[in-house]
Amino acid sequence: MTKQHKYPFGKIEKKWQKIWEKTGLFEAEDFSSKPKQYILIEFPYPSGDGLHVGHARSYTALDIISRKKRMEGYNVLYPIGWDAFGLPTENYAIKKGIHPAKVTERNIKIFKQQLKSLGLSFDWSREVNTTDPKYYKWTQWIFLQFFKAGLAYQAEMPINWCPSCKIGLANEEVIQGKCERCGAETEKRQIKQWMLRITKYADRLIEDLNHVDYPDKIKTQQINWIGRSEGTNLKFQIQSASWRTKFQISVFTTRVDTIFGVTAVVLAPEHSLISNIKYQISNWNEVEDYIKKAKVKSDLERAMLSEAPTLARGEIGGPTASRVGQKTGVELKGIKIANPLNNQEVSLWVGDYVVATYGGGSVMVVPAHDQRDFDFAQKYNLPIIEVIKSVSNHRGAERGPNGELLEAFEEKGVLINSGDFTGLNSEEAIKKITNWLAERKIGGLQINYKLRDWIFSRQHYWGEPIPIIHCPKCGVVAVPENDLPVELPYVKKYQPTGTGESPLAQCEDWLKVKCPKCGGPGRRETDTMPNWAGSSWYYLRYTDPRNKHCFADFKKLEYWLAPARQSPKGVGGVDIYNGGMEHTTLHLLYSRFWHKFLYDQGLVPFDDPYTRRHSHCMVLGESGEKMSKSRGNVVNPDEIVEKYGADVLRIYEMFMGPFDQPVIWSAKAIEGMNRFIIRIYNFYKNHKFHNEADIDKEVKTKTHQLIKKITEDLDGFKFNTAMAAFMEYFNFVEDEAEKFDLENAKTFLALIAPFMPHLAEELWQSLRSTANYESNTNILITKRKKIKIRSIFEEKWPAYD
RNA sequence: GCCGCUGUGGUGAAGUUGGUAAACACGCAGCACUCAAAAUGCUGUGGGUGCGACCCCUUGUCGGUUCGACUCCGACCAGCGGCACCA
Repeated sequence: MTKQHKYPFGKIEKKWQKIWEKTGLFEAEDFSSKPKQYILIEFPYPSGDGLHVGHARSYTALDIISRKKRMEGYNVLYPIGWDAFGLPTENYAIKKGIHPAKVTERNIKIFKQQLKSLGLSFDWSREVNTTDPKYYKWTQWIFLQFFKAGLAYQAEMPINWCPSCKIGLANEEVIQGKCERCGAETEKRQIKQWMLRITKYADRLIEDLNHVDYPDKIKTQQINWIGRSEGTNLKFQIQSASWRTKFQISVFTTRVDTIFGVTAVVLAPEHSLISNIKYQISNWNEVEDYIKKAKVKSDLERAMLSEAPTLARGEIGGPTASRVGQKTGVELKGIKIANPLNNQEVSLWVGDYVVATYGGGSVMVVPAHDQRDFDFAQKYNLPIIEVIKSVSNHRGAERGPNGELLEAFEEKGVLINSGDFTGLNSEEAIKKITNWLAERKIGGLQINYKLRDWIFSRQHYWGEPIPIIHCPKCGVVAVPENDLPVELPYVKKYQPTGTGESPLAQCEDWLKVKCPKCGGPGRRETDTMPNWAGSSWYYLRYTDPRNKHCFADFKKLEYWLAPARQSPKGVGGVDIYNGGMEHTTLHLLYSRFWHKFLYDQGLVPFDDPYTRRHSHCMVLGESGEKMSKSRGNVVNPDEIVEKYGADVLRIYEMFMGPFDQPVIWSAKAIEGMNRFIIRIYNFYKNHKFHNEADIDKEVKTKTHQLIKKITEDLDGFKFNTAMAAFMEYFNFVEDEAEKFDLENAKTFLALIAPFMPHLAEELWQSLRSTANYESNTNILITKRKKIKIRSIFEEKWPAYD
């Protein structure tokens, strides 16, 4: 019977964490001659809930990659910092009466201690914090570059307003049309906001996805979000029997080939033209009433109304009218407009199904060839004119007994009833009609995007102040760069004001400032930035976190963001970036935008920030539901570390399931990983390793198969199967213990080291007496004695034959 | 509605240039150790009949290609995620 050692994980783990830190083993070196590798996790928001096992999972995965890369001879940068501005902290501060800065400081302290207990090989010397004035000075500075380039501007924008809290809410704070805090239904309010012109980069944000290595899922999500669509814009002249104006209505369509089928034009309720022509509208009262109601309608209501009406089932092959919902509208009576192609008179309407911020907020209605238009026409008895015929082998639209359409025919085909254009196919017709319009200067090619400019203002306290001064004489003036940072004043009242303004508006001393241009009395901008600001460029700061003269030295950026050897098409950037899918159309898109802007300004050397993106998934509670305090199913990583040690937590989180799929926590399954680690520990403590390599071919073969498996699995982020391979191998080792020699024992430790760093380092060092060490590179000086350490992480990653 | 993903034992899951389905782990059952329990070790464990070798069935459903399909093709069903009146 072999002796059962107690596995003193607490002692071992603390010991090595301390030694690694003191020797600076994981600190990255600028301009090292080794090839660089920049590995990044999305820096955490230090919430009051503390670290989640989900954080631990993704950070461990990238830690494994980082440690392996170091063993492969790379100069690895694996940094950490804090994304600490934002609402959860502000809300907590208001609730508990503790200043957000204090809350943040405390939370960071807790997070830091938790992260350190996991044995993650972060380079702590490069720690950044978005709420540190030394950091947000540069967030503000970058904002000013946007401002100077004309990409930051102010505009009246509808925001979400909570009538109960009397506060403006960000979209993230509105859950299904209701206020996140009090549950009241939100309304829209027009407020002057700072905007960033992300739409200017829409094409490049799509185009450049071709050069980066992101999962297709992320690429398509970004492409769909940006929503590029090519079409034609054209103008309808307003006319009526008694009166003619210079007003025109611009509409956007992707199907200008159906132009001869237009029977109405519908404007969004917010369309500015309506009030301009109100004296010509004979039913103005009715129209005004409709517009008012539409404005009060919350997003929730609009969404509800657009839900498909439930149809009686069983009508197989019947018209699929369930695609569209109820549409309402009011005709602007007394106004007639003309189809520019044939001067046919059509009616003008207002309807809240028309999106105000897209395509000019107006739509031409072609009932025969668009299902939404068909529904609208049916409801209000608009004429339906067919102008597209399906080509022979296509099935046409469903028809009633008299040949009337029962649904729209949306496919392309051949034009009929279309004047000179009759007989053309849709593709040709689109080109020719667009040209025809362009020649007469009443239309032309147009590209539209679903992407809107980024609303960059928040009326909250806990964010970076926008570095702008309002002067009655000079208007909007940038804070001079020498005066940065504009520090967030330490105020007592950071509660919302109730007026819709930021709490900073109450801060009289801070507000009053001389205009930098004329020296007259000015007033500071009181809006702060959204919490996406600081995270849009933090990966740049890690390359040079203490720089006082610029956000990062260009040479350092060049070194750390250089195209790595395996990077596709020589694109530079962070080599591996891991994060959540939920940031695909927010953080990930925002930071790509900022980076491209900085590239255009000549401030960064490459035009996309991340070469390769990986995404993790959620760690769910035992019930398969999301972990939450209210469900009481939250697993605290501290408890796991205390009970089993960090290495057990690490390998369990890797073994749970595929890295990019959601996984369910199991308190039972973790026991298996605990057994595995104890088995390894005991085996190495008890076994007499002989030093006769190659004595057994079978073990050697298995070892090399294992090296290959682990190396390849790590390249493919397949941590779960790597873990299975370790266990399979070790089961064999235990069965054939006498054949397991020193050489193979060392190789096994090297392979498990990235996964179980503390255990591997401990066992490695205890094998030292039998191993031949060359030079010792790190010298740790303690009070008692000098310890010469050559860490297992300075060993070479095994190569397979 | 559109886009994307997923579907394999009691559970988490392996396995895809098409070649012994269920590796690895959890759980469960039996045995050993123990006065007993825990821990540990050994054995078994997809389903069905059987003491047993064996035999039959099995990767959401139906069909196709193939000597051979979890894997490829088509249709459908269910679940998850994102977008959603974008003209």
